[in-house]
Amino acid sequence: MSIIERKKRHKESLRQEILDAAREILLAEGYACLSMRRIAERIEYSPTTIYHYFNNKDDILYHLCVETLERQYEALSTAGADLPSPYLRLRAALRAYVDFGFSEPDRYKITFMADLSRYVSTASILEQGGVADRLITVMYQRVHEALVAAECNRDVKSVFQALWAHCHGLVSLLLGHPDFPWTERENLIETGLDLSLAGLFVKETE
Amino acid sequence: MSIIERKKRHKESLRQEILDAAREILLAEGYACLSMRRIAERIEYSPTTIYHYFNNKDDILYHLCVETLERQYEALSTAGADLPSPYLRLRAALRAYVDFGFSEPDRYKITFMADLSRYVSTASILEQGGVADRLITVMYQRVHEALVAAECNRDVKSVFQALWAHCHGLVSLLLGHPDFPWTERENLIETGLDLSLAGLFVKETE
Amino acid sequence: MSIIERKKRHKESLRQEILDAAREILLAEGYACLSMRRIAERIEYSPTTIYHYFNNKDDILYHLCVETLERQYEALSTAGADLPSPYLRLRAALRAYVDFGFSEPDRYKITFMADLSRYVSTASILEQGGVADRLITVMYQRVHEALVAAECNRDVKSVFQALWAHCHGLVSLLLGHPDFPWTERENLIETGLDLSLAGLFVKETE
Amino acid sequence: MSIIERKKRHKESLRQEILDAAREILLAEGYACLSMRRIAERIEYSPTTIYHYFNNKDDILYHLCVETLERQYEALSTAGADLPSPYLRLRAALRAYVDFGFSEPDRYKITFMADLSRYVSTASILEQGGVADRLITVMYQRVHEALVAAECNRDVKSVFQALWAHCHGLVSLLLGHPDFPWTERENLIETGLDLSLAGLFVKETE
DNA sequence: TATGAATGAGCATTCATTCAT
DNA sequence: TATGAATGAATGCTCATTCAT
Repeated sequence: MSIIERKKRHKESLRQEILDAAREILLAEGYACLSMRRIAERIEYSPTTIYHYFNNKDDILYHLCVETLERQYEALSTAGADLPSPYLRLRAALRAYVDFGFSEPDRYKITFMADLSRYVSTASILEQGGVADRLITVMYQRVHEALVAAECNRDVKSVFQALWAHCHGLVSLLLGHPDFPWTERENLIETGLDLSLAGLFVKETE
Repeated sequence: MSIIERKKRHKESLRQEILDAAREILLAEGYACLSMRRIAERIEYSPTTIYHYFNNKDDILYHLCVETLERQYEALSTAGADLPSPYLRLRAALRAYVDFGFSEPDRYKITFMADLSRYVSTASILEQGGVADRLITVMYQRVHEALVAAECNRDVKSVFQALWAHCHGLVSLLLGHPDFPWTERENLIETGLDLSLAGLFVKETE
Repeated sequence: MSIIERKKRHKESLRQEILDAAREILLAEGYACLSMRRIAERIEYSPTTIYHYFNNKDDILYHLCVETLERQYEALSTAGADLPSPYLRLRAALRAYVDFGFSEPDRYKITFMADLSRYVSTASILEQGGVADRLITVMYQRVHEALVAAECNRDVKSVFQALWAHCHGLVSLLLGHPDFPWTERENLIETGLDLSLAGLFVKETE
Repeated sequence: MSIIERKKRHKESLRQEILDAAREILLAEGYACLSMRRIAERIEYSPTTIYHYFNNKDDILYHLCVETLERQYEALSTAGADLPSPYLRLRAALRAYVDFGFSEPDRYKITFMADLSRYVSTASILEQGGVADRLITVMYQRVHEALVAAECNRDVKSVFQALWAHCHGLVSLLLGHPDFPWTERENLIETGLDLSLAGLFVKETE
């Protein structure tokens, strides 16, 4: 029993080591350098061994995405939870989204920017009760609260998606084009959030 | 004379065929599948021939980007130019940006979403007097006008970049994750623009 | 046990086959024709397989050189060791050098005549304790003995290098230009050695 | 008539330009970098044009060899011609041979060290009355004189070939293995010549 | 004479993956 | 479970050369 247990735990740990290695390579050298061989080198096993834990490279990418979403959930769900107003709590969550992107750029890239739709199905990512599902639920709540507080009768879903898009735009544009002459990042992020969120308090435009 | 003319035209057209082929492959199969050989197959010439028209693979990517920017400039610079207010003219330009993305998804993806920063230098794209430069100038003007009209003292550069990011977010998220359960697109776009632009009229947030 | 043994032996032998194939190609068709693909064809394995045995092409060249030096060391270190005079022992070593070149022309060409300096570092060949180092040491001793016996106060190093050059000249010129109307080879070699070695006994020139 | 003449002269000059370009590339970047394309770039004509003047790359190499021999003939035939003794005149010629090798290393390499036997026939190089023939004749004379003066009854042909080999050994070994820890070059050359030539004055060895 | 267009063959190397053990 | 051996396919790119004009 305990031997089986030990083996199982070993199996778990090697599996995690593989994901860690993949992520580290991604972080250190970018997506283009992520190869089975390099993962194998890093974990000091043969490339073949990896295939005992993952079907193929895409499988690893899928689990990397899930892992990213889990970390993102950690970051977002707690961000500013104790702030005094719904507006601030929403803003904190959005800010956390942006910060997450910049603090884990390669994870963000593979999950949200890389065109993995060929390899990773959106459906499997979004399955009910999954981390993406929970993530969206949290954000819905924050948006809902803020809309109520602002007496704004916009559709929660649309507003959430638009705000998400805005945040994604900030992260992805800066990550994707690092050499563009951006204004100071902090300023740009705050301007972006200011503009996005101001809309909640404006009844009519023009 | 006419022979020279014909040859010249052939040369131009083959060059364009190469760009078209590259774009189609990039769109249909992703960057990983874009290779000189595949382009060659598609245009039904030998790989070597491509090198008569472009220095190397990166050169092709560069021209793909420039081509996109030129079309985008066409679309944006004239959009809503005759509208009565600076706000509307700015909004029209942003809307044109988004519409361009959806009407030419392949070109948009390649230029703004694909992670080509390793292959295409931002500097070369942005060189003074180039199309990107002109594009930015046009947008600056529209943003500037709108800020003046709204008596908003925000920095033109920051606002432009934030608005660009918002629009890019909308386009790239929808193009990149087509299977996500988005709200109706028109509604989402307008919501996104509403939110972004409302900020110009709000003096203080919260 | 025996299975492991068999595998190990197979590995050794394939490795040697690769070196043999490389040498044969180099000899038969010149450096320009030595490619991983041709080696692969010759050994009837895929090009990729070669990379399991050698890091890269240069690595193969390096081992080809080392292999030659080992055989040469065998030949030179024992040549005429029991002859009665230092002069004769030195002459025997030089003669063995020349004979080695003619008896293993392919190996000699690769190591001493092919312009591999771009691909094989002299430093790595000469590393202390390596076969080249031992080879030089042996020759130094023979030269030293002979100089002492002849009461010649020339520098050992210079004399060794000059004598080496003379012998190399004989071998390389004859191997490199086989169609030139050379005098009878035995005669030429002996004349060459006579001339070279006579200098040891002449106190002043002219 | 004069038009034909002018054209002919132009043809001659472009032909020479090609050889010059080839030699310069060889000199500046080594044999591996000599390609038709690079020659074409250098003379600012299309690669195709070269084929009007030379059948192929080998043909260029052949003419480069002949050119080298001509320059070598210049250098050797006049070297030390006014020196007072046959010995010194021979020594001067040998020294000139060595110096030529070091002063024009790439020319020397392609002519004497590169394995061009596949592309350039020795026979065509050696044809009677050709420059190689004249070169050999000059050297024979110097060797003959020196042998007579030294009352040495060795065969002229053997001695010439042996001395040539010695000199070639010095040049080729140093050029081919530039990173070897050679003794100071001047010293090595003089030692080499001392040893080689001393033999002429020694009646019996050992 | 000179060229632009085009090509087929070749290069070293890396990749994800399979298979027998 | 883990591996060593092996592979087929692919990569960007350069080459000498041919051909029609």
